[in-house]
Amino acid sequence: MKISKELLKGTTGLVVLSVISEGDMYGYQITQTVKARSDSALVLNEGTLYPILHSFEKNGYLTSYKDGAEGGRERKYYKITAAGKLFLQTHLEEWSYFTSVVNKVLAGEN
Amino acid sequence: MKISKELLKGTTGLVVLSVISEGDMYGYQITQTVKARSDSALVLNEGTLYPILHSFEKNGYLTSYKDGAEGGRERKYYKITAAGKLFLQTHLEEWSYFTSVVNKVLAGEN
DNA sequence: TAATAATGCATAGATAATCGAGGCATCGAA
DNA sequence: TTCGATGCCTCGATTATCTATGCATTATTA
Repeated sequence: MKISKELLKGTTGLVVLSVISEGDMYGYQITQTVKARSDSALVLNEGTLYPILHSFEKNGYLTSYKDGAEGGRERKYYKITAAGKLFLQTHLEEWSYFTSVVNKVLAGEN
Repeated sequence: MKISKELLKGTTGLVVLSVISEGDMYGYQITQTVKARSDSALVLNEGTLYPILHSFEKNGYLTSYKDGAEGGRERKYYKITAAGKLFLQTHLEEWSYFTSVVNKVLAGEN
């Protein structure tokens, strides 16, 4: 199923931080991981992903280091920080609450 | 709980059309209904709501009519059309699919 | 071996949803 | 009579994302 662009807004940072929290990852790897896990429903544009990574690093949620996988080409890995984990935790709860509230409104409940 | 602005993006039109689908409503009533149902977590700014109503009417998802409730002041009521119901149905499914996919990625499942 | 696709990082301008602030009017209550 | 709630609307600013582009390396394949 194709998901409209508007719906994607706001969750990108959450998704990015979440997959990095499971293990250090580099940009391209993040796009592939998200795509695979979502059956290609979620596609991270590079023009969206890289600015997010840079801003997260600037804000102290991520750190980065270069590494060339066994003589392979060099990649830029991102690692989540303690502040990043806290940020992630908070926003996971927010996402959960948000969806429950929207579903409540959509269901017509009071 | 306070919900960040980014998370709100994209669901506003869905929420608006959904509450109108339950019965004709006017703008101010929509904001109050959504606020009440969400325990004040979702607040529709007027600067967001009215342009959405106008664009939905322009696109044929809504029609409007003026009515003054028993001698009271005049209000502008919106009514969902057949096209609007179809649009709503499609986007409800999209919302459901979107949340399930995001949750799948956040859960680290493959 | 030459072309092409995939990998990999990055930026810049355009698009569009939402926000914040304001304008204006009516109505009921203090 | 003043003030808060109701009621509709618009405009400029903000910002997340997109599209397009640039550039380099590696693997495939024709």
